[in-house]
Amino acid sequence: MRKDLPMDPKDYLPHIAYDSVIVGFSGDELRILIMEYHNTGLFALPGGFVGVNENLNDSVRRGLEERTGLADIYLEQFYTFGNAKRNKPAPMKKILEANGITPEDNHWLLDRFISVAYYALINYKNVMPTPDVLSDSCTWYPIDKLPKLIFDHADIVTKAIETLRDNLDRKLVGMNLLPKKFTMKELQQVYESILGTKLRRTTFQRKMLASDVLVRYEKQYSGGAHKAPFLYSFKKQNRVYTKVKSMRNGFSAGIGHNNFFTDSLLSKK
Amino acid sequence: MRKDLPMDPKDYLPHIAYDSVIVGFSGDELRILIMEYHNTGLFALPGGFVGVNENLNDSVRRGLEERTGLADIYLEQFYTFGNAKRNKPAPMKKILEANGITPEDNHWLLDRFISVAYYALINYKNVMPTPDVLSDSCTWYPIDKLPKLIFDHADIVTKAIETLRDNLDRKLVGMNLLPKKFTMKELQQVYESILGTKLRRTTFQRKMLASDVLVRYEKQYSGGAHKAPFLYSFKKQNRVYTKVKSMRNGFSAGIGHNNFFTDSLLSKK
DNA sequence: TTTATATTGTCTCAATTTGTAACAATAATA
DNA sequence: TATTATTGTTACAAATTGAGACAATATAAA
Repeated sequence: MRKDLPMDPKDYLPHIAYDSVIVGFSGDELRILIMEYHNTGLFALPGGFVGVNENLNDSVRRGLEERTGLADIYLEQFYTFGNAKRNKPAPMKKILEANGITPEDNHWLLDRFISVAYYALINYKNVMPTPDVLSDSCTWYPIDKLPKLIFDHADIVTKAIETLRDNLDRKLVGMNLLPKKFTMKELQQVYESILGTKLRRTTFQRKMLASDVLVRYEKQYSGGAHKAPFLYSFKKQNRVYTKVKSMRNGFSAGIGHNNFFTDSLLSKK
Repeated sequence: MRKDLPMDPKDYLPHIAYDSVIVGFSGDELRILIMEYHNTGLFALPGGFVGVNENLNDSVRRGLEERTGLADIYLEQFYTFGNAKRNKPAPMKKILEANGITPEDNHWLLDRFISVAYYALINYKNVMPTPDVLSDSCTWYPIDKLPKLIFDHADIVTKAIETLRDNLDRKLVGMNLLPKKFTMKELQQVYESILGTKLRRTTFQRKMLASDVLVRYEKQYSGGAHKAPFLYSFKKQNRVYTKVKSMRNGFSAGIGHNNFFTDSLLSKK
């Protein structure tokens, strides 16, 4: 939804939308940004439309910046949802009517839409979500306590988390969910939140340090009644938007214990 | 492109297309199906459009069946290409004119298109590609010897192979590129073709057998001047279209040697 | 028929990585 | 000053992988 309501159908590609699953880490759990449209009781992922002359990825980046005020966010396209019946006209009609628009039955926003879905990773603390003109609120919800969402948005969230988990070791997940400097425990909590399981502390630390992607700083005096942890940051070579080739040498994505690691088969002959 | 040329714009969603990277394994290398449009010298991936009431995935499956004659093909959506300038009107105009259509400048096929890209894995030997009415030929090309392709189709192929490589251990790659029964060597060749490297024979065999996804059959007398290899097939539990959950316990996707395997960190406490 | 050859399947053992627990260091609290 | 929780590191056993050796054997060559 753009702010220049009502939108002119000539400005946007028909039948094409995007939705974004904006993921933040609150210190102990993953949260997702959900919009509530006013006077409707309807909850949805923040989404939008593609300008007629706008690159798809640019339109998503623009929409994200409008909603969160943040630029340079880590964004990843993960799936395009294209079922013919995925969006129903009724909820959209309700949203438009709640905003003083009485759409005719052939209004372009009531048509079928294909939605390209993205997930975004951001440092929760840096963001002050502000609802746009269509929305009452723009709120962080823990992933296991989401309200009922319109259309197939619940499926979109599920697939986003699944993809995030699959990509955990290959993409810049921790880097984008945490502040610049963080403790090893915080990094481990990010991994545990995404995987949904506990990890072994000593092995996690050992392998993270061995993977050579972290820089260690002076200790942090956290105020806890115990030894102070070091602070770490990711090495600069791992840039935002860049798929980490170098991490491919240090990470892998499987879950299990009987592992078939293709990497260990590389012949040296 | 459908066979019912000329296509009625009312039958399809405007601005939305799909393209498919159809991958086959010829015994020693990967090949991709490329169409040549007659009287144009233009080469392209087989693609098509989405019916107004058709699910996106169904339209791709329909198009694939029309081109290869095969149903129940393993299909995976991997990216949606949405740059505003990704398709140029000139080549499309040339294709239409070569088929006796003189499109006006506002013809819907000359508009901007977003393309949802899929890769398909098929057993090369089972397929008899047949060109449709628009095309002169429909030919398997080795991935390193592709002709110059229209639009951004070369990028689409590159991204398809990249995705295939990333998914190698998590998806049903070997199962869908090989015949029902195959030798361990053939399976290894599939892996090597996709990864673009050689793998160690003994370790490959050891881990494949340990992974418990194969069934072994009687030996194959292949005609070679050496010991006959066993034949194998994949266990039935691994169904087409199903992401192999069980393989997650046996496979992982990294490449390298200093591996950070999240799976090995799962806490038992 | 016998020998040679290439490939296959398995095994061995060293090298490396991981699982598990122990332990010292230490910042705040009692 | 003693206590407590957490952190960083180490040690050693267990498991996995790297690298090569070797026997088995289906065909070709002699």
